[in-house]
This record gives sequence, structure tokens and C-alpha cells, in this order.
Amino acid sequence: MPRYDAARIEPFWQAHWDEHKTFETPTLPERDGEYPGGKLYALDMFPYPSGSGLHVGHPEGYTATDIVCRHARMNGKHVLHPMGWDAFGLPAEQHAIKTGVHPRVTTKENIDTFRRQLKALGFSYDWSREVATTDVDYFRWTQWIFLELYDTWFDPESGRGRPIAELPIPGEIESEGAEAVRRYQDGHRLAYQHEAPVNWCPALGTVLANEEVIDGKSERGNHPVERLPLRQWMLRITAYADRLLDGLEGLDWPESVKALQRNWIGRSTGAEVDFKLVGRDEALRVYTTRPDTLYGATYMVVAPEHPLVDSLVTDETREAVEAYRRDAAFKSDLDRTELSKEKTGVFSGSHAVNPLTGQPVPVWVADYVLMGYGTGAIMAVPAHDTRDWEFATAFDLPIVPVVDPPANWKPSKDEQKLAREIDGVTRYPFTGAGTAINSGEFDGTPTGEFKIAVIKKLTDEGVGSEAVNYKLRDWLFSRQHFWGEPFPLWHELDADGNLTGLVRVEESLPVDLPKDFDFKPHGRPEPPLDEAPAEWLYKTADDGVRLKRETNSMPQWAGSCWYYLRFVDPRNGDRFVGEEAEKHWLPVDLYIGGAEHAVLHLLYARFWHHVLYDRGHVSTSEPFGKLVNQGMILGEPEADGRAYKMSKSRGNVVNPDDVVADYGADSLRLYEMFMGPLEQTKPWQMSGVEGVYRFLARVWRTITDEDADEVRLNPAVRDVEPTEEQERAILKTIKGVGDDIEKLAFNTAISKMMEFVNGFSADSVRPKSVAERFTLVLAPFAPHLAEELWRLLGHQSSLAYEPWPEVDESKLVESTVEIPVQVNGKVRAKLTVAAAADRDALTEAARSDAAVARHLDGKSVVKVVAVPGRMINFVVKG
RNA sequence: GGCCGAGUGGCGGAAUGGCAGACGCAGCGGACUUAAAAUCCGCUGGGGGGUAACCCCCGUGCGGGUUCGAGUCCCGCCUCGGCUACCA
Repeated sequence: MPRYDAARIEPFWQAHWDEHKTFETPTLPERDGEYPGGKLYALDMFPYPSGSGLHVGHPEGYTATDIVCRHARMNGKHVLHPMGWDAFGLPAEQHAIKTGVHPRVTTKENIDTFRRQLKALGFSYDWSREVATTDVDYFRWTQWIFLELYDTWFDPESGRGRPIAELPIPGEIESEGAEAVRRYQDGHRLAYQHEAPVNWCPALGTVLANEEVIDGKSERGNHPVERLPLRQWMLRITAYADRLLDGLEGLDWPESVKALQRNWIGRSTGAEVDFKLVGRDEALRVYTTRPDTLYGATYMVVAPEHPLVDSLVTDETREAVEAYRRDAAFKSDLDRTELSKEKTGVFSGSHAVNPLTGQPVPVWVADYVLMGYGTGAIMAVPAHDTRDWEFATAFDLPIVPVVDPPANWKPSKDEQKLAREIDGVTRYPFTGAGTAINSGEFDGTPTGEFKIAVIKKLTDEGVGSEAVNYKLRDWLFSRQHFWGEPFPLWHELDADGNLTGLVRVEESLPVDLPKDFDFKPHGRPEPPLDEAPAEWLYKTADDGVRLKRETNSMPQWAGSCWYYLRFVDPRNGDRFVGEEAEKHWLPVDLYIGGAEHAVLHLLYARFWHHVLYDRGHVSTSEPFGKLVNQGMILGEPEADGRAYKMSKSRGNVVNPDDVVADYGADSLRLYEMFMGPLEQTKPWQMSGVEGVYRFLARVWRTITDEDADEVRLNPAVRDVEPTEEQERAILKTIKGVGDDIEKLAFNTAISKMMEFVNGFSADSVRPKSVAERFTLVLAPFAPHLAEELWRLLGHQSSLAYEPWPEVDESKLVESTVEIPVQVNGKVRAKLTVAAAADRDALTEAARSDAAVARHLDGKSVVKVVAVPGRMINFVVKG
């Protein structure tokens, strides 16, 4: 009568785990030898608690770590498995502006929903460690870490961050007095102020985040957006570029993520070269990765924002250049790159001298050169750079080839499209390495050698030097939003109430957001907090200086940069994390989350961690040892057979609550793990949920008696010795599932359990010891059902810490094996032989098989390849 | 354009260089049932031959190669997906 009823079992066990604090973990072991398996810190990327609740993508990674954790506990490990909330964020602020409800209120509601949903999935989180980035007790330490960054400068000598007090002050600065010293220090801090453009939307009266701007219009209301310079806080992540690059080496991360980070950091080596401007003392400095092509530099280009532009123009060119600059200023970086298949630009009116050829070359202004990379100016070598080639073609500038391609070089399709007649010969841009031509004394030098030689020559002549460049920019760390961590800083004001540019540190943390504050846009580009009550905003320092709070707030990334540290010791009131606790738990052993965080979050967190390490606050330089990206779950395949991303507009979003209601949490967990490899993108199929549900129901029937009026053991489950076959089957399953969990190959682990149950359920006698061990193996995947069965099998307490069943590997070995017999690589027969049969025995047995003999008949055997226990292959001729 | 990943039955997928398609879904046939649901049993890549047990051929995106043997390794393509993009 009692069928498998997830709706009865699951809430019972969830309440049981809660009441018994089953998964609460002591921060440090209470005695030696308490955890013979060592420690495991398994971390999920904590969610942003959005108003739409949990998505089926969330439980995918969460189930994976949960299985690993439950398995690890059974293996005697000290397991840390926490969950929390990345709760600052734009949607809450937007919602607040629209409805007038404080973000703290909506955030709390959303967190409650997420927590309820996660608890309903039976994850073994230690909920006593829950934190939200919006908790004052949390963000006081976010502010503290910010101050550590503010207090740190990067010493290139030692390659490490050091306290600002240790920054050597040049004598001439020192002699200028205390303020000069302060400003000098400020110029070296890892956190510094800088004017940077923001997206100002006059119609909405607010500054927008990049993701709120679409094609130069606001996402809400489609109003025009201007770019406006505003004082901002920046973090000097570029100082750590090499450290962040080198640190990737030792990490057990997907190569693809490492490649993404390397790419993002974008380190390149080349040279900086000075081109003297004709008729002036100044030089125009360019960065190039191809100094070997210097002889082919036939013109130069500066970015429209380049500071030298104003002085490069002549009376004839001024008007055209200024018009061009105005146009460029209107375009965002995105527009510039997107619409610009066609190269545009204007001649500046000036010339510079190629330092090697001595020839004057024209200097152009064009927006295909970006101010943000290198020096904002380039030497253009049209023959060997496709962009320069296109530009030279458009404006009829000379193209001089200086690299002879290797003999086997062929232009690619795109290069062929750029073909041009030069001196009666069809030519293509060539961007690879070759041999120098038209390069004076360097003719015949291979590209690699040439680079080294030319850098030496330029250095000797004082017109250039080797240089390293990064794509990585410093991190714009301030936002004009209300719902974020306040900066713990004060600005000094002058007599007129203007900022002096000098700041002071807030000594008393936390700095909470002002209470009773109207967070509606006030119509100026300054942050909303600029309208905060005066008692929050202003104060007078002991020395009489008038101070105003920093009113920018930190970006959402801030809280997620260090949450993994807080989880270790979440209630510590004296330190962001206890020293001993940090040493015990870090680094994170397994970090699972979406690939969308492959660069930013993971790079920012690494950066902070490196700084904390340099300053002696943490014991490892890298925070995350092993990283795994879960694949995206797509919607159910549509009529065209294709599956698309889940989205509200497509109406293919699956709500985990519905799945739990219809099939139970164990089915949802099992299905998400059974869909395919964790890292792969895969479509949702509700019929697949049905399938794993049937499997669980079958497990239920195999161990319990459905015909009885009450829940009780199936009469086939008896306290008897297992047969040899049963014993081998369960051992094989224990071994296979355990190995698969370690490989995170959950889909195959589940199929192994299915195979076992297919066999075991058909047995009319099911030894209790086998049923028990299977229950333990199932437990990490379907913990509610497993707990229920475990209790039915006569155990009083939770199986969460029950040892993972042992496997005597010698009992796994089968005495006979079936091996294929091939003739010329084709399988012609299958042979059951003793597992120990050697090459000769195999050959003899195979030859005596009728089918094999038929295929060997009349042919001569050239060779016999035999792999004992595996296969045998006859190579024949004739 | 660059980087990364993937192409295997009707579908999701499995396969240390050694029996391709485990496991599941869907489908077909059968048992149980007055009937249905649930459950249980069997079949299920394509083609061909045989009364039958069986036998043969083809088959992992395409073209080459290495190997006794390739879904797996190498070279060259094609297609799809993700990220990124005038980075000098």
C-alpha cells in the first residue's frame, strides 16, 4: 500500500537535519584524529537572491557539491559546505525606486524565498554559517578590506603589496611638505581616485551601469545616455597583472578558464618607440609588438582622445580634426567597434620621423586606435597589419612590405578579400613571421631575431625600449548607487565646501547606509547618497577640518570578492576571519559555478586574495584550488528539435518548486545529475525526470513492502549472507560510484546504481547487508530516500556520517572473462576464458573456435596481437 | 576576426587506443486488469541473407594519415554553440 512518497519523506528528513543540526560543522576540529580523511572545503557560487526565485540552473552545481560533501563526510572528512547571499545589486535598487519599498525589505523577502527553496532540496549546508553581503556585520569587513587595499602600494622591486607607510618618498617631494607627501602616496595606493566617464541619463536623472545601457539608450524608457566624466574610485589591479597571470599555473582549473583569464589580462611584449615630431622637440611615443616592422611604418595614428592632438593640428586641419573628435566622443566604445567595418580618420596636419628610415611620415587621427591601450598612438605598418592595411587602402597611404612570408604561406580568406594591386602585383596583408626585406642592414633577418636586434638598436640610440603591455585595465570600483557598501572614507573640504582631493579613513567601522533616506534619483550625476541627511554626510574633524563622506558606493563584485573567507569563521567579531580557521580551511578545495564568472568575479577575488596575502592576513596566495564550471541547462527541445536558453519570453523556464511538488527533491537532484556531464550544456526533458523518479520508486519497492498496510521492509530483504554474485555486484557498485563521485562523473555513477538495482530487484532474496550498503551509496544523491530506507533497515540515527562501505578489491576480480577475437581488426567471435589466460592459451582457445577457424581457413597468419584479459587479434594475409 | 568547446541511434548520453551505442527517455510487442493507470517481461542503429540457431555488409560531421586495431591520436576542412573583439 505505501508507495514511494517523496512529499511525505522529504519534509520529515529536512526537519530532522535541521533539528539535529546534522550538518553544522565545528570551525576547528575538537580533538586530534577527529577527521581521519582531512578537510574538504566545497564552495558553491552564492546566488544573487532575485525576485524570481531559484532557477533550475542553481541546483545543478549545488547538487554536485552536495554529493561530494556527503560522500566526503562518509569518508571521515571535515567538511565545510556553506551558503549565503550576494545580496547587493541593481534589481533591488530599481525595484525600490519604482515601488518605494526599501531594498533591505525586498532583499530579506527574496533571501527567505531562496533559503526555503534550497532547504526543500535537501542540501547539506551548514546553515549556521549563512551570510549576506548586505549584513552590516558582513560589509564592515568588506569595508575593512577596502581600507587594506587603500593602505597598500605595490612595490615593483619585491613584486608585492606593502603598507603605504613603507613607500619611499623622494627627497624633492618630502621638501614640499606634508600635503605633497600625502598626494604622492595617494598616487601609489591600490585604491585611488580618478575621473572616468559614466553613463549619465538626463531623462532618468541618474547614472546607469553599462548593462543598463543598450545602443546608447537607457534600458528603461529608451532615453538617450551621455558619457560624462565623474570622480571615481579605481583599484590598481594592473599592478598585480603578472602575479595574477603566474598564479594561474598551479591551479586545478579548466584550461579554458585559465585561457580566458590570460586573455583578459592580455600581456604582450614589444617595444615603445619615439617618433620625433617634425619641427618640434616633442616625440610621439607608440607601442608595438612588431618592432621588426619599423621600416614599413609609413604613417602614424593617434586616438581622437590623445592629449597631443590639439598641438598636432594646423590651421588647415583644425576644423576637420575637431569635427572628427566630436563624432568620436559621441560614440561609446561599443559603437566604435561595432559600426566600424569602414575605417575612418583625418590627417592631423603634422608629420613625425621614422627613427630608422629617417623618413617623415604623416600623423593621422582615427578612432580605430584606442586611447585605453598602449600609448594611444601607433605606428602603422599597412603591409603587415590588416587594420592598417584597410586604413591605408581607404586613404591611399603607401604600403611598404618589410617581411617576406615563408614560401608555404597562403593568404586566408579574409586576407584575400583585402587583395590589392601594388606595382602590378597582387598583394595581401601578411601578419605572420618571416624574413626581413626593405629593412636596410637587417635584410634577411628572421622576425624573432630582428625584434631583439631592433630593440637593442633603439635602446642604444635612446629612441625606444622593450615594453610590456596589458589589456587589463584598472578596476572601476565605484558606482553611483544607493544599494551598495558605503566607502569608509571622508573627503577633506576647503573653506568653500569643495573637495580638496585629500581623503581620510573612517576609523570606526562599519559605516552603515543612512536610515530614513529617500533613494529616488535627485537629478544630478552625483550618487544618490549625496542627498543623505547632513548628520550622516558631514562632520568636523578634531583638527577642525570639515569632512564630507564619500557618496559613491562599492560595486556588487565587492561582497563576492571574499565571502569564501567569511564562511570559514562567519561570526568572528574581531577579525574578518580567524587566523587559525583560515589556515585550517583555505584554500577552497572545490569551487563550482557558472562559466559567466570565469573572468571578472574569479579575477577580482584572486586579486583581493593576493593583496590580503601580501599584507599577511591570509596564508595562501590563491583562494581556489580546484574550479569546475557547470554547464548551462537549456529549455525543453522545441518543435525544430533545438533547445534554447530558458527565458521568460520563450516561456520555457522550469521552476524547481514545481518539479519538487510533482516528483520530489531527490528526483530533481538525481535528474540534474543524470542529464549528462556536469560541465556540458544540456537541454531539460521532463520525461527524464520521470525516468529517475521511476528508478527511485523501484529502489523503494525493492527494499520496502508496498503490499503491506504500513511502511515496512520487503519480505525479500533478509538477514542472510549474499551470494557471491550479489556480493560482487554491490562491491562493483560501491567502487564505481565512489570513483565516479571523485571524478564528478555523476551521470555514470547514477547509471551504475540503476544497473545494480535492475539486477538486485530481480533477486527473490535480497540480503540485508547488500540493501544497507546500496542505501549508503545512494545517500549522497537521494539523501531523503536513503535516510528513510536506512531507518527502515533498523538504524536509529542519520546515515550522514556512516562510513562509506569498504571494497575488498580482490573480491571484484572475476575468474573468467569474455573477450573478443578479431581477425584483421574485425570481431569474429567472443570467447569466455580464464581471466588469467596468457597469450598462448588465448591463441589456442581462439584458433579452436569454429567461427574463428572459418575466417582463418586458407589464409596465413602474419601476426597475433594478444592482450591477456582484453582481446586477441589475428592479422592474416591471402 | 581571435580564443574555447562540441559534432556518436528518434532523443539525453556511455565507451584507460581493444566487443560502438552502457544507463535513461521515446517507440513497438506481450503479461497482469472488465478496463485504464502503475508494474513486470521482451525487442529496438541502418541494410542484406537464412525455416531457424545464426551469418554478412555498412555505420561515431567530411577528407587524409599513424596503428595489428581509431569515436578516441596526428594533419587539413565543414557545421554548431559559448566567450571575446579595431588590444597595435
